[in-house]
Amino acid sequence: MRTSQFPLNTVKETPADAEIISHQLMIRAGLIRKLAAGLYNWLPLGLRVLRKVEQVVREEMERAGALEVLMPSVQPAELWQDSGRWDIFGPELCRFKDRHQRDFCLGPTHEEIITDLVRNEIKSYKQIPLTYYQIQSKFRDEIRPRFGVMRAREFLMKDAYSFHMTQDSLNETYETMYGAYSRIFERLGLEFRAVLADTGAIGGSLSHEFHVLADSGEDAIAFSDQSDYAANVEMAEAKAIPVTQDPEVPLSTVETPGQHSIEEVSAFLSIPPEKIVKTLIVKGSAGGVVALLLRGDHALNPVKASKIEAVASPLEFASEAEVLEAAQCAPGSVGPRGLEIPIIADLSVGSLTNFTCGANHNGRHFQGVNFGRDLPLPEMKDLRLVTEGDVSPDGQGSLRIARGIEVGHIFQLGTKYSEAMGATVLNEEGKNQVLTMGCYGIGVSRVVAAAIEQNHDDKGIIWPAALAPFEVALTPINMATSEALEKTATRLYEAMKQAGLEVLFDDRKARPGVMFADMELVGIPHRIVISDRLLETGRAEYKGRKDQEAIEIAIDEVVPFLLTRRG
RNA sequence: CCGCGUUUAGCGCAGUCUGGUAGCGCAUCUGCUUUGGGAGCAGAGGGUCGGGGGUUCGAAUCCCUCAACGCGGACCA
Repeated sequence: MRTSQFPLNTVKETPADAEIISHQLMIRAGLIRKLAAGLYNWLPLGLRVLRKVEQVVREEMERAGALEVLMPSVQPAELWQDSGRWDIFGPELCRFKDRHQRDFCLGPTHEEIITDLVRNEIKSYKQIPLTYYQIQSKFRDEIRPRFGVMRAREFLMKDAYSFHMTQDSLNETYETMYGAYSRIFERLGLEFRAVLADTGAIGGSLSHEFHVLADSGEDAIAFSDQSDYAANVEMAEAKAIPVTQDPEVPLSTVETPGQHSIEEVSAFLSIPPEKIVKTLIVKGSAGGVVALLLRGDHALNPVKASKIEAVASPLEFASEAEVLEAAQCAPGSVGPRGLEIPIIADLSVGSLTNFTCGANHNGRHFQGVNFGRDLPLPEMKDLRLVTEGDVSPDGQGSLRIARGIEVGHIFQLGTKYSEAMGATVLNEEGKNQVLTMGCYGIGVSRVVAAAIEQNHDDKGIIWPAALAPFEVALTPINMATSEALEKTATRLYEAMKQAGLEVLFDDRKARPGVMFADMELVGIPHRIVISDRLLETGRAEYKGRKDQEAIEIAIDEVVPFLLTRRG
């Protein structure tokens, strides 16, 4: 491609509304343009990158035995009413009526459609197991789209759905998909982790998220420094902390006027936060309130808390009035001793001795508190968010916390949709049997942004080989004034194309600085410079996008050299 | 959805407080010059000042209203 026929649309200035680096660079490099909040045009350069992702995804889906289909992005309401999700989905489901006043929506996902397709087309166990996939635009009317295509309202997604007669068969395909996903992100050159995920409201038994590691990621993930264990922090199990056997000290009461938060009490009494018990009052599942105890330096994990039977789901904190009623004091002075509501303690609280806690009296705390002696040992559960340095749940190594961008999610759906929508086939006994399902998503457009978050410098994007819109930038200097140079450049350009290299030939009448800056911003992995000066020695200059220094090579060696360098 | 903020040329912004009919930088186009890291000179084009209503002799500027966009929160494969 020649730049005279493939405009680059780069911009020097950083757009005011782009916060994260990938968004800024995608605008500046001319990959995307915003149409409205959460809606983007993909320019030719950006689309080439998107297609690269699609290509890798398609190849690996085919290898995994999945078959490509294409389903409409507009979907009839009846199917969503079938599954029950028409009423459950909130305003992020974009609904509208057609000219006949029939209800439709823009598909945020395609479980209903694929289940309908399969229940109509697949009649026999002999056609099972079966996996369909598609690459299609989704629309979710996000409350607050942000970060460019990272969290857009319309985005491109690969979604796959598998259908099975048995759980074993589902497990097998799930494993295959897990492997396919790992291959995809490896081939794309991304540093990623597969992590155990919360199955959440969707249900099902097993779920993994695939995260690209990046500081700007919206999710926190925990992983062991010595084993394969990795989980979303919401899911990561916190182990009990061994008992420290200090000799018991007597219980005492201390005045702490105006000291409410753990930090305040800690500073006021000169006690480390890990020796203070934090008492949180939350709403109970059967009305009333429940007290949750945590070590002062630990944070509550709302996902774990809301899974406890006695605690209301979703988790909701008690109002100040409810706290006053339960403890006769304000939230900053609540403690478990003498509290007459259900109490659940985090595992790490149970091993504390001589701790400090609120005395259920405004401006007053207890010190030297011990379970067994001063109050009964409460029911204990895993309640807290894991922190850096915690023991890994598998017992191997300690946990580290990193931020990640969720680019893929696989989970075992079970019979949630097939049951609700009557997706059955005849089994070997000639009886109707409900299909078991799995589903597997990849945020294709999000992968592009995630790749940039992980691969950039102050000059611009540094594409991994598999994603680069072009492999080579051919930049002749002052070609307009040198016929000899133009001849050589054209010859090289044709030779590169012959060799199957994707080359962007900068034939603009631009100054060298402009060409270099553009090619670096756009992130093309390899650059070949030729000039009259170099021509005299029969050499060209090569520089990789990540290289500090350029090297000179014979012009005749350029194509073979590039072929050895390509990823 | 709540709170705060923004909206003036393709992009980034000034002008608004104190009303007098719009400006800067970049980008674009033309010409000259220059040519190994986003050049220089000269010239040109481009704006219903987010929409509507009001006050005023006169509104980008003051008032009312609607909208879009952004940030924080809550929410969310």
